[in-house]
Amino acid sequence: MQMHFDIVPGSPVPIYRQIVEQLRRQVAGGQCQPGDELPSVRALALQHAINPMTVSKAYSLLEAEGLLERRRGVGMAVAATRHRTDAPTPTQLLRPTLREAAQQARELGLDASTALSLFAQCLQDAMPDERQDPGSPSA
Amino acid sequence: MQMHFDIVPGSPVPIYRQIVEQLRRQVAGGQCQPGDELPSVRALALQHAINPMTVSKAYSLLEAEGLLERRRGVGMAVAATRHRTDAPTPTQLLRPTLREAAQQARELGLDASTALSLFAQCLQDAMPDERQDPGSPSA
Amino acid sequence: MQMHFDIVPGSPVPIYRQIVEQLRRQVAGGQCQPGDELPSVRALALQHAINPMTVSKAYSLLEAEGLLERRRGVGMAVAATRHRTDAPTPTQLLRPTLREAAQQARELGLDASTALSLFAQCLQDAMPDERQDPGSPSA
Amino acid sequence: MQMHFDIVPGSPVPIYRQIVEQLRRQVAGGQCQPGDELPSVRALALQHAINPMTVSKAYSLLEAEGLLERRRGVGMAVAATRHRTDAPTPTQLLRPTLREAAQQARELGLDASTALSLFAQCLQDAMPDERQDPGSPSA
DNA sequence: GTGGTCTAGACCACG
DNA sequence: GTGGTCTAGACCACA
Repeated sequence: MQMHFDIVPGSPVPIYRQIVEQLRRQVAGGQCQPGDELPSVRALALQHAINPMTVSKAYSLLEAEGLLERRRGVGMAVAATRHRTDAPTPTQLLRPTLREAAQQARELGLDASTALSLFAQCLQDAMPDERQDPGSPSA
Repeated sequence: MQMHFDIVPGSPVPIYRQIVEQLRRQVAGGQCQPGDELPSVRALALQHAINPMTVSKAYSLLEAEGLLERRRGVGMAVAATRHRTDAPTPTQLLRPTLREAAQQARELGLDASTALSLFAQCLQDAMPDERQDPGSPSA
Repeated sequence: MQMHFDIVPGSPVPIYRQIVEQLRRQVAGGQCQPGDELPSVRALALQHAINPMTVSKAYSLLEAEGLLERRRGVGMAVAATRHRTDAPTPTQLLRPTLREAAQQARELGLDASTALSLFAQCLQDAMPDERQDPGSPSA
Repeated sequence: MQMHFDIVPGSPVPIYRQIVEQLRRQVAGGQCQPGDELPSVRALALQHAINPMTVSKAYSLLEAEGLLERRRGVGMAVAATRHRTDAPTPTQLLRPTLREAAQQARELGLDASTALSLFAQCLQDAMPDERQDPGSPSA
């Protein structure tokens, strides 16, 4: 599968962190399988018109985390699962964001049902082609 | 109503921004009415053991935004709505966070129903006492 | 074009505000084009012998206003017009000052023609080299 | 003649200063004659819903300046001219404001004729009933 | 009492 | 290199 990253240069979240977190999620969700190769630092940098050092920093963090492994002369690839002792599940990764959203909803005086239906809209927008595919395990 | 702020000193989001965003939401949600007076810079700084300038920075930004107005010699108060060009609704303020969450859910390979039920849990945790009176949950 | 600021340290108008207002006017007047880079915080602070935080405060306000945008690792630049909700015209920015002056003239019992000729003098003093090329008066 | 003040509580210029400067101008322009009595501190404060201390501060400054004199048991009145050695003329008082406006016009890239016609508009708005009354001497 | 401004200096995050 | 954040402390302006 071809690795893909959504990079938003103007975002408040730093670029290297966008890369790190997106890859974490894709691995946790099974979109990336062990052995999948990543685009080279230079290629990714060129593609998104960002600094190669930024890409390199992201890759290094992911390698230190055990999610990526460096293959001499070839590039980076998704590491085998055994290298990662603590593989977070998709729900573990999503929960902090949702907790923050729930807290905001409370401060905004919204009730739960309003917030839920708003989230349902956003989910539809984000997954236009989803049917009832239970492809990934919900921990 | 007595103004209240949840300050998390170690958070990645800067303190002054926590204040700014919480007050934005409280105003949008109607928890703060125009004319409500805010705690003084010094009081809020003492209460949370932070530097007065940090509080002052938050207040100044909110004043520049038109959400607060300075009453010289008295303090700051929530500004009348007419001073604000665009009064965002609670829904408008929550949507970006939920969109981000939906995007993450997609990257994690979670389906919509899983994400929704996870969010429902978070909402219950955030609003422990909500029943059919969403107006003023007494802490 | 090289960005330039006239800073008067002893003025009743605070330094950070001098920067903010001058840049607002230069942008409104087209002296600054979108994409133009600003002097770095440290450089401007050194040049005028003021504290970097003072410059930073001005830049931050202008960014919050949508007039400037941060380019991480590079510096600040004049933002594209679309980032600004309302781009005030030079006339709109000058009118409040002139209204104030007219009000003062009235209180002083001066008639319109006297006030106008006085203003004409001031304009000549302020624009010594203006002829029929209002576009780029070379200093 | 009945003394009148335009007080704008939300203005950036402090209230006491609004009073001081308006009276300076009215005296310089001859709108106030020596002997004219001022409203009492309490009356002015009540009328504009401001703090009596603010009015008092303004009156004290004007007394120190020699523009007002305190009449025991009666109140303040415009002082005789002989108490003021340096009576500024109307044009002297207006020029700083116009110089500032001219400077702003330059920064805005406006040419002199545009600025002048804009000022002419403002003058008309400020003096709706003026004909060709040369009542006050232009120094 | 209120907030505002500025300074000096430290430390961090980003590219 | 860039800007951001926070602190500590001083001094001022306003009501």
